[in-house]
Amino acid sequence: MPDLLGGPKRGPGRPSEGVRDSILDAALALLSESGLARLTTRQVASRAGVSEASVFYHFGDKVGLLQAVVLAGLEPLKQLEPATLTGAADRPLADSLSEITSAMDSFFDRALPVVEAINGDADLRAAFAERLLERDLGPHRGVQLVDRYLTGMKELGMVETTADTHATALLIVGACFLRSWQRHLMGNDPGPELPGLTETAHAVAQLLAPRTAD
Amino acid sequence: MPDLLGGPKRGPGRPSEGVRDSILDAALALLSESGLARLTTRQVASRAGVSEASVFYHFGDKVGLLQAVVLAGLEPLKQLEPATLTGAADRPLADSLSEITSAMDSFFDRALPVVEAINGDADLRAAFAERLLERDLGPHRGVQLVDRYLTGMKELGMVETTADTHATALLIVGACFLRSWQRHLMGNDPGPELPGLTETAHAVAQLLAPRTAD
DNA sequence: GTCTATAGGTTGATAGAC
DNA sequence: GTCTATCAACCTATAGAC
Repeated sequence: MPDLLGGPKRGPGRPSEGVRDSILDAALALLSESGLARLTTRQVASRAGVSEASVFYHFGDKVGLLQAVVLAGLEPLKQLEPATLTGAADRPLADSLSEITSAMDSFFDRALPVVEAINGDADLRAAFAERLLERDLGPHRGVQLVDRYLTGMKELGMVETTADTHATALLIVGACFLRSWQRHLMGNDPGPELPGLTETAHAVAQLLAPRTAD
Repeated sequence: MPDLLGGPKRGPGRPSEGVRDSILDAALALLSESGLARLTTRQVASRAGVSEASVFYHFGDKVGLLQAVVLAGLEPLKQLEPATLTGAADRPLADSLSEITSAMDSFFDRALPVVEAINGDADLRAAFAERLLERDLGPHRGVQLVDRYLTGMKELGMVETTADTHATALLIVGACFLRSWQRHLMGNDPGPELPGLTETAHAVAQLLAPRTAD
């Protein structure tokens, strides 16, 4: 590849393996900022600084490219996996919840652009959904995660024993998701705002507080 | 240029103008089942049983058509407006909440296909968002609605006075939204399920119950 | 592995008859 | 108002040189 003049940033900060990754990055960027409907192999190649033929060489066809992009866009999910989510008895519930909601928030922010773009094509969406299924990914994982955390806190006596942790987990994840989704939809001008993350976390903490000896 | 939403008023009862509506219906259907990326003026015309030229005659260009479709797809929002949401003191909180969540659920189910399709194109999304802004529509409206309901219930003594109704409303709407969104994404094969609507409604009702005299 | 050049098909949009 | 016929532009994908 002839990157003679101050070519592709391949310095210390970008250990990019070459053309293949450039194409992936370009596709990811275009997908996020222009949407699926405007994504053409030509534009991807142009943005990546490579020829269009290279796109087909590396990914077979356009669908192959998009699937690869989706997988790349799914990466941030791994950062949501940590088992560090087990609560501690000496921290206020609201603090832990704030951290959790904050982590989910930034995860959604990164994942939504890709997922929403994929959502524009029925076939791609189906392929994507299948991929999620076989990896056992999807929104339910976030709910599971929070559910497990809440159950742990319940055993520590920091959550009302009669509380439905599973449903509560859905409430929490749903709130984060809706906030992210609205931000994604509204772009620059957020319009009327929804309740903040910390406010919501505190509200949940209060609702979940044990009812013993009020 | 043809008017977008207001009817053509062709004659007293406006029974005519079959073509325009056929086009709108066809576009709406195609958008829902195949996504934006696969929506071509040719397919719309074919499905509507009219010529392609008619599409351009009525809507100017493709963007005009899509904007009209979005407006049409936004219609179901009006069904979520009713002020009948004021709670009664003689009904269990869980029952009212189940009704509310159920209504939101079916609203999202109808609105999501269009909104998600629009989401696939950055320009359309921006135009759509602007439209939402000037009409003061969007997710925050649902939150407002539920918030108002909860506040009413609080005044009736059926909800704990210290509860944050605004944040709680976000939790409820978010849960409904996430459930709908997952269903939309996963299609036929829902995969691992999230907590059900009624279960969630009951959980919220329990969390919100007044703490007096336990 | 990457390029240039191009084939073959689709798209959005227009012109003009009726 | 609706149609048929058509165009120029664009798209995906392939062939072949290097």
